[in-house]
Amino acid sequence: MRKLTRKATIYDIARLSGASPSTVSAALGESWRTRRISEATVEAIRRIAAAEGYSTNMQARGLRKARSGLVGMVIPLHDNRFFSSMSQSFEAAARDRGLVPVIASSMREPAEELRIVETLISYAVDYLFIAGATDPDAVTAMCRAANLRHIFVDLPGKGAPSVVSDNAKGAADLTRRLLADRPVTGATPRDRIYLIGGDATDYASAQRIAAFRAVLTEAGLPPLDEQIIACGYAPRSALREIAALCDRLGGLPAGVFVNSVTVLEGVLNHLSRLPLDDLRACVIGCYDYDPFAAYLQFPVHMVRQDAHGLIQEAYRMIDENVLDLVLKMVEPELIAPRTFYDSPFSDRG
Amino acid sequence: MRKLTRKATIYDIARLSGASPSTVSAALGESWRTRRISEATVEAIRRIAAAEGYSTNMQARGLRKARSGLVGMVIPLHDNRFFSSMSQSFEAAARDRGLVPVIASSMREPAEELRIVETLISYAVDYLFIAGATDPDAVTAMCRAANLRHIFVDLPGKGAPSVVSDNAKGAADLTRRLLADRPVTGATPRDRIYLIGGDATDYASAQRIAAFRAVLTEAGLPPLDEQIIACGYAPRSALREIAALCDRLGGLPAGVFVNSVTVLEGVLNHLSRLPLDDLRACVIGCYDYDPFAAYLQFPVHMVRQDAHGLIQEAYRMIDENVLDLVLKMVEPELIAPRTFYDSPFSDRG
DNA sequence: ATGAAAGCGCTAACAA
DNA sequence: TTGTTAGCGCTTTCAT
Repeated sequence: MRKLTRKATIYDIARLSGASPSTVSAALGESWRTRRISEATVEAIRRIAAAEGYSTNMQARGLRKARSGLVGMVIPLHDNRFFSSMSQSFEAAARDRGLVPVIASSMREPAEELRIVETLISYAVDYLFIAGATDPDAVTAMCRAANLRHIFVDLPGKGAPSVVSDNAKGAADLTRRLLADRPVTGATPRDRIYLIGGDATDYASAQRIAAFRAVLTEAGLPPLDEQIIACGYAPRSALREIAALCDRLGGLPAGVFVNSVTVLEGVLNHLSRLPLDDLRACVIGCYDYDPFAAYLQFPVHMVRQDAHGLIQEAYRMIDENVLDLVLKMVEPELIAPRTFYDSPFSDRG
Repeated sequence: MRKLTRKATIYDIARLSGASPSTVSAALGESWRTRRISEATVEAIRRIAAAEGYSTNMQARGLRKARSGLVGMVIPLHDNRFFSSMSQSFEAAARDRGLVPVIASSMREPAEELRIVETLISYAVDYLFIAGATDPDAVTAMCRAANLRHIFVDLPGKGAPSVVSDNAKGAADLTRRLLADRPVTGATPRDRIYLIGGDATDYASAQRIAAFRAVLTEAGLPPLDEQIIACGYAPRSALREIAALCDRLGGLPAGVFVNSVTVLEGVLNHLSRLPLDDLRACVIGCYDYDPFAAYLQFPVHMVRQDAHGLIQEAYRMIDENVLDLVLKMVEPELIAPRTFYDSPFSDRG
C-alpha cells in the first residue's frame, strides 16, 4: 500500500531518531565532523533517513546557503553534433564537481538567449556557460547584476573569460587544403571557391571568413564579395543558397567551404540531386566533423572542433577562479576525408 | 560602476515602492487580479522592479509553493541524433507550458539513471520524463515515494504511462525491405541477414529482434541465434562485432539490420575499410535516421523514429492528467536510401 | 556532543 | 485595496 504522504523532511527524521533537526542536518550532510556529532548518532540517523527514503530538498538548502548546486549552459541548439558533444562533456564535468547541469537552447535568438539567462538566474545557478552567444554584452550585463560567474564558449564575450576554437587557424587550414586538392585559377566564376553559411556578424564566422579571404589572397586569388555567402546556419537556408549559387554559375563551383555541419546538411540536400561526377569535380570542406559526413559519396574535408577541450578549459577557469578577461584558444583539427575520429564517448551509445 | 550588492528581493522593492512585500509579490506575479491590487500600484511596482533588475528567486517560490517549475528528462546520451531531437522537442514543449527543462544523461547505466532521478527529485521537478529507461521499475518506485508524476518514453515502464515507438512495425518493415532488396537463400552463412546492436534485454530491442525473427521465419528463412548480435549500442563494440562477423563469414553477409544510429557509426567504421563493391553487394538497414547516413557510398534503408511525436504525446498525457498505465505507440517511418527528411527544426541551425 | 532559534525569499491566509 | 504574519525545509550561529 503506497504512502500518500509528502516527502520526509529533517523534522521527520529528527522525530524518528530522537535527535534535533540541526543534528540531523549535520549528520546527513558534510558538517558532522566539525560539529563533532558521534559516529553512532550519524549512523543511526543515516539509517533512518535511508529507510524513510529521505533526500535533501535542494530548494530549501539552496535558499539557505545561497548556492543552488546548479550550473547552467546555453547552447544554440541540442540537435547538432557539435553542441550535443559539448552538452555531453559539460554534463560529465558538472557531475565530477557535484553540480547539476541545466542546459537550454536559444535557437540562436538573442531574445530567447536573454530570457534563458534570466530564467537560469532565477533558479540561482552557481555558474553559467554561454556557448554560441548571440548577444554576449547583454548577457554579461545581466550576469553582473545578478553577481553570477559566467564564461563564454565558442563565441567570446568582452565581459567575461572566453574559450573559443582557433577559428582563424581552422579556417586557414581548411582553405589551404581545398586549394591544394583542387587548384583554381579564379578566371571564371565557376573556377573559384565559395564559402557558404554562418553569420558574418558573429565572431567565429567573421574569423573564418577573414582567414578564408586571407588564404585566397595569399594564393593570388583575392576573393570577390560574392564568394562569401553568409546565409546563417539553418539547413533550409543553406539549401536555398547553394541551389541559387549553382543556378547563377550554371553548375557547381570548383570548391565549397561549408561553414558548419548544419549548413552541410542543407548543402548535401541540394548536392544529392546532382550527378555524382559533378560532385567529384568540386572539392568540399566543412567546418565541423561528423562521422557519417566523413563517408559520403564524395570526399569531404572536415575541421573537428574540440568540443570536449573547450568545455574542459572552461571548467578549468571556473575551478581556478580565473576572472581576467582572457580569451583562450583551443585548436581544431583538420580531418582528412574518410577518416574516423574516435570520440571520448564512443564506448557509449 | 558595478553594484556589488546581492540581488534585489521583494523586500527591497517593497521599501522602494512604499508597498508591502505581499503586495509586491502579488503585483509581480499572477495573483494581483484576484487580490484586487490597483493597476496603478501594479504598474508602479513593476516599473521599480524592472529598474532594479529584480527577478523572482525560484528556489524561494518553489519552496513556498511546493512546485519548482522544473520538468526533468533522463536520456541515455546527448550526443545522439535521436535523443538530441527529443531534447529539442522536450525543451520547446516545456517552454510552451512555462516550465524549465532539465535534461540529464544516464549513459545507459542503471545506477547512474537512479542517481539522476534522485537528484531531480531533490530539486523537486514537477514532472519527470524517462527516455530509454534501463530500470523502469526502480524509477517508478522512487517517483512513487516522492509523489512525482512520471512518464516513460521510448522504453516503457510497468508503473507509469508510456509512449514508445512501434518497434515491431518499424523492424518488420525494415526487415521486409532488406529481403525485398536483396533476396537471400539462407543456404550459406554469408547468404543471410544479420541483426547487430542493441540490448536483447531492453524492450525496444526485444521487440525489434522478435519482429526481425518473425519476418525471416515468415519468409521461410528461420534465423539462427548467431544471426542476432545484440552487442549493445556503443560504436566501439559494434565495430568489434561487425569485424568479428566478417572474419567468421569470410566477408560481409548478404544484409545487415543495424539496430541504432550509434551502432551504424561503429559498423561504418569497419565497412569503410572494405572495397566498395563488397559493400554494394550487402544491403544495409538502420533503425534510426540520420541525414548524412542517408547519403553514404552505399544505400542505407532507415527507420525514422518520431522523436517529436513521442514527446508531444508524452506531454499530452501530462496535460490531460492521464494516470492509467497506458502504452501509447507512435509510428516510425521507413525512409528510402538517399532521401531527405525535413526535421521540424531545419529552419534553425 | 547536541539543541534552540533565526532567517534565506517567497506566497497565502487572515486581518484590517 | 492593502498589510501582517506564518511557514515552506534547510543550515548555521550561539548556547548549553
